[in-house]
Amino acid sequence: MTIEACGHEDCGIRDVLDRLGDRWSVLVIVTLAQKPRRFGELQRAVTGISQRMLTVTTRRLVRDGLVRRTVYDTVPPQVEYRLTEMGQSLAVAIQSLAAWSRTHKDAIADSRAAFDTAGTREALPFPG
Amino acid sequence: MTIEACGHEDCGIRDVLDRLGDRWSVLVIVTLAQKPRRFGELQRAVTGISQRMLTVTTRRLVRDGLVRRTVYDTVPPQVEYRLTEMGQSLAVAIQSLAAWSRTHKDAIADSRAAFDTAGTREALPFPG
DNA sequence: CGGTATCCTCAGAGATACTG
DNA sequence: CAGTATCTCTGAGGATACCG
Repeated sequence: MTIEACGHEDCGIRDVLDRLGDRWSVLVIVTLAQKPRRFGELQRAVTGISQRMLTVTTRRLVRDGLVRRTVYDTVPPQVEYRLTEMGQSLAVAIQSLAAWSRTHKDAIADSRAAFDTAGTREALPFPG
Repeated sequence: MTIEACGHEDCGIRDVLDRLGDRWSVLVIVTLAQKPRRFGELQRAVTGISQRMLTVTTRRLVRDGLVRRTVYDTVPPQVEYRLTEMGQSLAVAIQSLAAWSRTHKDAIADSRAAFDTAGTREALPFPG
């Protein structure tokens, strides 16, 4: 079940999230938002991503029209990835979400700490 | 590897996405953004979610301080979920992303169609 | 350099049955 | 009604090795 079973008018949300939900797409997007990059460059910038996942992720983004892939027929081969205009507009939306995150980061951490230790015992289902 | 290996200054992004990345959190949030709901109500509203996943998802949201869970000691038992203020502010950010999605939905679909059929054959790695 | 191909693992999530 | 307890399975993603 992906989008079909959403049952929401707001369901357009799923379209974004199926894209943003995976581990790497957003990281690649914000990295490319800084400047266009070559494959290896991109892999170094997005720390921890495997070669395979970078290939998979970039291809998805290209397919969705968020990134443009340009091959320069040089030796050695050179491939440049850059955000399309649409990709850039998404990057903006993402940045605002990142801003939200930074703003509420601490509050979330505090909430979790509180949840995991004290008050929970009375307020929530699992006293164990 | 979750947040640690991000290597990004923008890494606050990961904090949001680990939350938004899963299949149901966002759907629950936007549903609760409409109005507070009881458990069963919520399950009917978020079509397709299993009882277990609703429990898991709501608990995560409560833990993060995005949702407040209120138990009314009635017969039969009654539990109300509602967004906290922080949850509401996140809902706003999400809505803007949803708006982006609706705006670019068609463009994405077109891009995919183009990618999956024609031009790709010359422009991209896998001619098969 | 920028990929592809293969194998493998393990968390996320569904189905089902039971409980205070 | 609002959960909890298992059991299972799928597929996203990691590791590794090879290719044009």
